[in-house]
Amino acid sequence: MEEKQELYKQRTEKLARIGELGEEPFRYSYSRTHTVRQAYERYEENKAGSSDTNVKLAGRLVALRSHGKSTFADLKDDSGKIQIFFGLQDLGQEKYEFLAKLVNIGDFIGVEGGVFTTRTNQVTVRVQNFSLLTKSLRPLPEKWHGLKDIETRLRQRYLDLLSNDEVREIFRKRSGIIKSIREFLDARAYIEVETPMLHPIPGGATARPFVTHHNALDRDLYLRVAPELYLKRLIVGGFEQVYEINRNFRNEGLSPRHNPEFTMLELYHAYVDYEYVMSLVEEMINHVARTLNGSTTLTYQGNAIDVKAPWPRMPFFQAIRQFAGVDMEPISDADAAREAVSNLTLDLDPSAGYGKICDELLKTYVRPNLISPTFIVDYPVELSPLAKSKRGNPRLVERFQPFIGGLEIGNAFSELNDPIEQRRRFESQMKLRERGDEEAQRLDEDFVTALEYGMPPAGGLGIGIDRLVMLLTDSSTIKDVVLFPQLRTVTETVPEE
RNA sequence: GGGUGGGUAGCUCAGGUGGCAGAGCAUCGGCCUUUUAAGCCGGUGGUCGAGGGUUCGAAUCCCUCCCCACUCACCA
Repeated sequence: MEEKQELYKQRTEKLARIGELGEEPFRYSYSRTHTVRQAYERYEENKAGSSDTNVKLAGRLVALRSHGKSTFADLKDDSGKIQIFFGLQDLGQEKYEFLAKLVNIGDFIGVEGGVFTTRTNQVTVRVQNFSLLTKSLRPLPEKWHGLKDIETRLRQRYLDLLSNDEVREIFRKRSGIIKSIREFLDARAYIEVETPMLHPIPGGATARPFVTHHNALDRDLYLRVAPELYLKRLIVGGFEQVYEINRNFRNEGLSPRHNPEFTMLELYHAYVDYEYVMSLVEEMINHVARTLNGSTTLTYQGNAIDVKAPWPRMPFFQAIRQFAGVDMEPISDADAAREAVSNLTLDLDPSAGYGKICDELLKTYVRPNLISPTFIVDYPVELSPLAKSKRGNPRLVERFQPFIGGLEIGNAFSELNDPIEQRRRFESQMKLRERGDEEAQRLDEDFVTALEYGMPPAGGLGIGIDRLVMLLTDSSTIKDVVLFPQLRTVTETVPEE
């Protein structure tokens, strides 16, 4: 089917001719001496001393401008793009013919030659010898407009990466962000750990899990929705500062801010509370922003933002009063809560309880307004079954969420370490489950047992890495910061019998 | 799942009052030894998202379906 395509046929014919000439169209290696960027740097250094700069470069041909007996081309590698010059005189008839007849845009080649500047002052490699490294059998996206079609960009991300430099830049930044987080944490004596992805009981977050099946054990397992309960077991086990940067899976809808698999930093630190963790988040985001941009200021979707510490702390109920105009604090049951929000535009599930209604208010009315970094602190206990009660107010928990640019980028609390209270919280979650709330958390007996052995006081933190990357790369959708985001699968249209 | 917009050559896009399916780039052939979106001349390339219907005739009108984007719902 594919083979019928004209361009593909032409390329495979060239492939055959290359073979007949005794050349290998898919080479094993090429020992380059410089990257493209290094070639430019080297040339600049040598210009003063006027010594020759000879280089061997490897990359993909992204443009060809042939003038008969001479040909200009652009060679692109991971570090940049450089013009190369092929002359009949330099290469000889046979080699030049090979270039003209058998090499295409899209092919990988290795070139060897001296660096010079053309009369239009363009730094160029004068090719003395070249090797075809990989023959490309399909045409590249158009050079000028690039690849625009979003569906192709996401389904064939490699094409997006090779034709849109700014896309590669985002993922380079993503790597830098994660690296700087590790640097920051490693420098503070945290150790990085790995905990299971396959959970017998999904826990640690209020979310619907993916289910899978283990054949040998003949039992269902769940892809983790959060590593939280395992990381806390490590705190029980005597580690005092641990973190994990890894994937979580939640069986929920897609949106500009949600991908079913997403990367989360989770961190636990013994003997500290959420106040300490707040400072840690401020410092960490400052460190990451500085490392990435050299500054704590950034622009997100047209808003100038400064992540410089300290960030304001705003109590949950105060935020709702301020942005939604209702006071939920004196209210404690679902009916009264529903009554209180009746004249707001809020779509509520009929089964929504008090906590859920408060959460909805936060998302709808508060979050979009939190552009400069803000901690919302002290959440209602109903929303947070794993957080420790607020000192002096048992209706609240010591929990905070950092918001920047209207994005919820994390979640943290003083960790609940009272096993008896933890069991009660799980039990009230189980009641929500029985009432049909599929996201309510399940009782993890083994986790409660661990707490019964004693978990030191601890602060815990989760940071949504994808959203942080969105913020730092000014991306409006999570699909722009995930290399291979989830898309609907293309279904083959089967003709009817 | 609902609403809106979209899917035409490998890529970027026109066409759309029903009447031979187009351009630029890519590709192939020819000319051309300093171009850089090189240029000039000539070709190839299409299930117009899929299927069905109306019609003498459908890319265009109607129905069903698929995929994408935005948005609402759901959720982190």
